[in-house]
Amino acid sequence: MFALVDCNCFYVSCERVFDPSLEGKPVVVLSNNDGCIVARSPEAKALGIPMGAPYHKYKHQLQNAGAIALSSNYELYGDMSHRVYGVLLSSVPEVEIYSIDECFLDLSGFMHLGTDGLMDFCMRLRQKVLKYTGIPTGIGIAKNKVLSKAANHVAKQSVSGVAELITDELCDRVLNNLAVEDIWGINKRLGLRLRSHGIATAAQLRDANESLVKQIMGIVGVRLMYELRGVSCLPLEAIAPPQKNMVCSRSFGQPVTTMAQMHEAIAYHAARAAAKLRHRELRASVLGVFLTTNRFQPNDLQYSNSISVSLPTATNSSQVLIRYAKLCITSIFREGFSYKKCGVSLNDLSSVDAVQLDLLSPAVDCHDEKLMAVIDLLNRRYGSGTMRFASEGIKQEWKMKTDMRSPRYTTRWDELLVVKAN
DNA sequence: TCTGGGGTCCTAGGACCC
DNA sequence: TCTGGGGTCCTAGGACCC
Repeated sequence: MFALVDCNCFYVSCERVFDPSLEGKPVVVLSNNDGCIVARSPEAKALGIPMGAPYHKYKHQLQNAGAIALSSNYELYGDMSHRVYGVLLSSVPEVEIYSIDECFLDLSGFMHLGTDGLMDFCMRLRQKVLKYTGIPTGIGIAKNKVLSKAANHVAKQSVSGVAELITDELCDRVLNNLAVEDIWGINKRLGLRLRSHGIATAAQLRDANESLVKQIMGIVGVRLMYELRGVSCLPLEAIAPPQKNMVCSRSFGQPVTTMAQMHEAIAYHAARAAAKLRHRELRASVLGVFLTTNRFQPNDLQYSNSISVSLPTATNSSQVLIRYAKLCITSIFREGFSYKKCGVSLNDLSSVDAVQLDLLSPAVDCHDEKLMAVIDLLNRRYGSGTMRFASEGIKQEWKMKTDMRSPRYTTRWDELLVVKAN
């Protein structure tokens, strides 16, 4: 038995914990560069603001409605996510953290409670999370992951915030009313293809012909179909599988046209990627870079390209990764374009304690490792960016703007919430 | 004017091996 | 004249998730 816990409009909820004046008002949280709307309060959803929409298209409508738009504050959201999962782990031993705001619980150890008992348990769990963190959640209970996602769908519309899809009759009723695009793993595109074959609801996919489903969606679709039938095909992954790839990229705050600026930006991303590798105790054996112009400006000259190289030895050294990233970007940079974005990707990641050395390549540079450790320590203690490489640039004019970000209340001493008492 | 960032998995096809 | 069968590995592209 599984439960899916999903934080309600998570980023907005995080903001509301520290600024209760946002309660009851339409609030949206924006993506990096204040580009897209990535979280909406129920009041904002009621205004008809779609998920993922470009902010500039709805800016006026939001302003007229007295809505509040905030830049994203990932440091705060990440920390709040940690706190929510801490509460859940204190009550349920097997938890799979699926994303920043969603996790699966393995409830197989609680079956003796019965359906009503499971509902009661989850309602109390929900109350506990709310009390300890201030974050409201919805919980869906069912026999497998796909059905618990569907149950969560129902939970969000219920008063209690908890719903189960355990009994067959209930399951049948809900799946008959669940559009095929609302199933976990089916997007608009696949939804359209399924609909063209007469499959429009979750119940119809559940009852569809297996070879037809395989033909349309491949093995992924067949697994989905079995999950809808109540068979569990997707196991709970309490231990996260090792990460395989990593990307660090950003749109520019203003267009980049010169090689010098591009070098700065790519060095910055490479350094960020390297620090992320070290934090996760990983090394990379392949480095890639990419750059692109603004595809939303069809009148501009368009160009995008990417390239990747195998590194002589797997590494997480900022110096080494910056050097290769700059070499790579030089080889694909073309004059005469207005660039919108660039980034670094690292592939073939491996754990730091399992690096295959090359007989003919230089050994891991211990001097470099000590230097990186000092840089990481300083940046952790005094804030990221305290110590960085000169090649990342000083002014960094290409950097994006985040003008509407709330304070990082829980992770920075100088941004702690101030409470004034009479 | 302004359109995110970071991931995963699967598949088909090509290159290559014996 | 007749031109196999059975593999593996890699990569690009497509699909999805939050």
